[in-house]
Amino acid sequence: MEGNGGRRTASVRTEGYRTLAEFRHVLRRFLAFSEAAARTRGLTRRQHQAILAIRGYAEDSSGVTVGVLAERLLIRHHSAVELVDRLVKAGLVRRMDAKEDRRRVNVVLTPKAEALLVDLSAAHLVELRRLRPVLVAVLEQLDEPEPVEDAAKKLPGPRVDAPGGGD
Amino acid sequence: MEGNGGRRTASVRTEGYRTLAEFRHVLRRFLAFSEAAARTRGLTRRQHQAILAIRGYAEDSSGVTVGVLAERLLIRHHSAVELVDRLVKAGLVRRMDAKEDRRRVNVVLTPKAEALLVDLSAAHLVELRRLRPVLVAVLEQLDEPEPVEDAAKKLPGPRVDAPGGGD
DNA sequence: GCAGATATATCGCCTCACGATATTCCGCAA
DNA sequence: TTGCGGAATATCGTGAGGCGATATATCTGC
Repeated sequence: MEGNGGRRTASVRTEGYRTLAEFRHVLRRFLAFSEAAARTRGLTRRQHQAILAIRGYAEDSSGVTVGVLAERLLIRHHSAVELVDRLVKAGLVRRMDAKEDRRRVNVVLTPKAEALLVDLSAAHLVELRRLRPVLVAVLEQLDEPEPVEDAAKKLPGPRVDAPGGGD
Repeated sequence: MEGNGGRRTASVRTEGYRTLAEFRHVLRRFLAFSEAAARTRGLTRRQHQAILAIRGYAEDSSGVTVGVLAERLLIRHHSAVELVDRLVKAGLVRRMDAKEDRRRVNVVLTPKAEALLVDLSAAHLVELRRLRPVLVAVLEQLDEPEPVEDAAKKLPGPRVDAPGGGD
């Protein structure tokens, strides 16, 4: 696709690789932070994402169905089932049979999950604000593929990098 | 931390959850796209990330060591070893003993990986440019936690959403 | 040559996702 | 009422991918 005729592809390659690699690196930094933040509180990254999605998208306090959760997390419904299994085992959610349609199961947060989420969200908001300028800088390189100064290294503030070792 | 004294935390919560959930959702959209793009070409998301990192950070054509790869991917070195194992089995990289230090192993891309990377990078650059305004919009909500219009739904262009089913 | 550091590899375990399949329940038709 | 298709949830087996603990080989300093 994109038959732009010329030999331009070759030059795009080298710069584009760098930009893409940098972008992925910044993403991994955020995900590593998130992983570490979750682990120090006794849950996995996926479990955190799940309770965040439930809290962020539940209309009232009746929670969301397994299907809706799968939809928001962009995973298959049976993958969501297994995730909910682990969440229940971790004491983070309860299954509540919906009365209007007994095929459905509403997943609701426990007080424990609510409390953890307050803590985790505050930490994530701080980290996101910290990471934002770096992220924006990398995204801007998509237009001008100029040589990169490894923007990910110019982060202000304290490092919160450790992937899994921080436990 | 952030002892702002008041009962402000409660209001930050509801808006912040939404913003965080939206941000994660956009990230997952990108990762789902990446996953699908990789899978249609016969490799996993991690394998793609790995060869991108190798290509993006190798000084010359001698590749990078397992340790450097682990560092860039923010994983443990022995996790990188296993990743390289799978990459070798998939015919994407070769192991090359470094002559100056025989503990080290240089991981170099095969022509197959190079070719796949050209294709994948082009697709990812397009997708990233498409996703950028949404990402920037969500990041801006970090300052003004105003009600969100579900910015992720205002994407221009064609949807390339399907996680694993789009094969 | 030996001790400690460094780089890679191996082992067992866990999370997480998938496809294929099963089960239960709803809605609708005959 | 019964019967059938579709929807929602659950179960099973498999594989990627990550970790900690540990092993092995190699380099470096003494």
